Amino acid sequence: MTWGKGGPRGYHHGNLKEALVRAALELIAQKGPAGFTFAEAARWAGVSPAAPYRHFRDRDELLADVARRGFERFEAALNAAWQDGTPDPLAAFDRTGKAYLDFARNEPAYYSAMFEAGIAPTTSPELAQAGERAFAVLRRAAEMLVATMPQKDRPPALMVGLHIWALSHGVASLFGRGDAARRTLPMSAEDLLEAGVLIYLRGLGLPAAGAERSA
Amino acid sequence: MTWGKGGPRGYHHGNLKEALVRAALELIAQKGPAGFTFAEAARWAGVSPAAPYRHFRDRDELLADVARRGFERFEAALNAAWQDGTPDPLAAFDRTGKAYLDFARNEPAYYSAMFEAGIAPTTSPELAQAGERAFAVLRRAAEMLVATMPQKDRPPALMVGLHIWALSHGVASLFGRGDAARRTLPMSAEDLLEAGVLIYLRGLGLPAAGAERSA
DNA sequence: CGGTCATGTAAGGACCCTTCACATGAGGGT
DNA sequence: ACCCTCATGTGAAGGGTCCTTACATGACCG
Repeated sequence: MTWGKGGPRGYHHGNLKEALVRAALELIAQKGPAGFTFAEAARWAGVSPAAPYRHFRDRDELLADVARRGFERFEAALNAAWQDGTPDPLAAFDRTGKAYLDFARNEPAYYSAMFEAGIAPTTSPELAQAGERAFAVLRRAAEMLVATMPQKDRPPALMVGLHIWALSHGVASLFGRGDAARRTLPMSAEDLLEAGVLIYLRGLGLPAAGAERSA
Repeated sequence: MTWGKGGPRGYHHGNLKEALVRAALELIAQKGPAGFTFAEAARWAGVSPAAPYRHFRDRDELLADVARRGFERFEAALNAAWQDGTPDPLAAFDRTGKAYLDFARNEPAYYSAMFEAGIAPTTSPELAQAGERAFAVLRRAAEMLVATMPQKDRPPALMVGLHIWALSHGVASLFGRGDAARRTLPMSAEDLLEAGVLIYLRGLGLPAAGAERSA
């Protein structure tokens, strides 16, 4: 039986693993991935400092689990935005870029654990797989987008996916979050990313990507 | 008088501040920005744990100083690559993108301190200024590049600079370093970034950006 | 009802950060 | 040339946090 977040705290707490993950997210959100300790997560969950060791070998394994869950949510968010490329791949691509930023902004703790915590993808196979699956959404989107182009001009879909990922991550990482690391901008991060993606797609030769600009 | 790295260690060490910065860089390179302590830097420099307090108020101030120096070197590296846009802005832009990646790869400790250490730019005015100056190189490059376009089609140079910065940072951050955080790629990070920049510039309408795809 | 094992606890050792009083020697003023 | 001053480094100690090893509890199963 799994309890909800307000469940009764049994002698054995019942669902300490979940509580630890939530504690880690809370602490990462407050103080960044560096300023979070195993013992403090235990304290936040109301158990002794040694209890977490029954569920995670060490701090890194907890972080890796948080990152894995983050990638799973991330994949779901991107998929929900992509919606199989409907109504058309270009509009869906635009939505997906926004979803990327939304995730970075609304789930900064997950995002930090995924990309900024210094966790090697090789920490656990599950983590690597989750990351692969999240990127696979972008890759499939790029494939469908590229398929709308004349065959002789098609760029490699993998490369397109990587470019979009890099641009999205760069914008999110440099300008996306509202916290201290943010730099002042004359435009919103969303608009910046959308404009960048459109310019990039126009550079690929997508006819619909910049129609309003080509006088 | 300033000693080189192998200088004689006087009773007062002579240039402890520099030694601490080098120690910080070494430790960051080895264990990431998180796994580095004030006391360990002192040990690495061969002094007592209290000595660093004569030069830096706390650990964050040391990190901020490392980041500031990193931004200064970064600015110099970008400027050296840009070379006032010679022989033509497009080729110079390409060089600058490569210089960005080279810096991230060859100076991972500086890069970590600058972008991944969680140091707020507001920690010190000098840090913020150094960051501004580094970006100013990209901004000026974008301005010169944009100036080669027909006036009615010119995009905002600031936006272009931000796009290039975001793309470069994204590539460097996700695929740039050879360490554990790297993901396997079918192409080098340099080629990925170069291709992305060219596609982007072509999307801006730069006439020369499409044809040349040479190594 | 009793055994076994997962789960949580308690105490101990280690490290780190920071601060104090004190030691050292480089450099300036005379 | 000499002494004084002050920046720089030392040593030790307090306070705190963290990580880990030996022990206790009770949930589940035959």
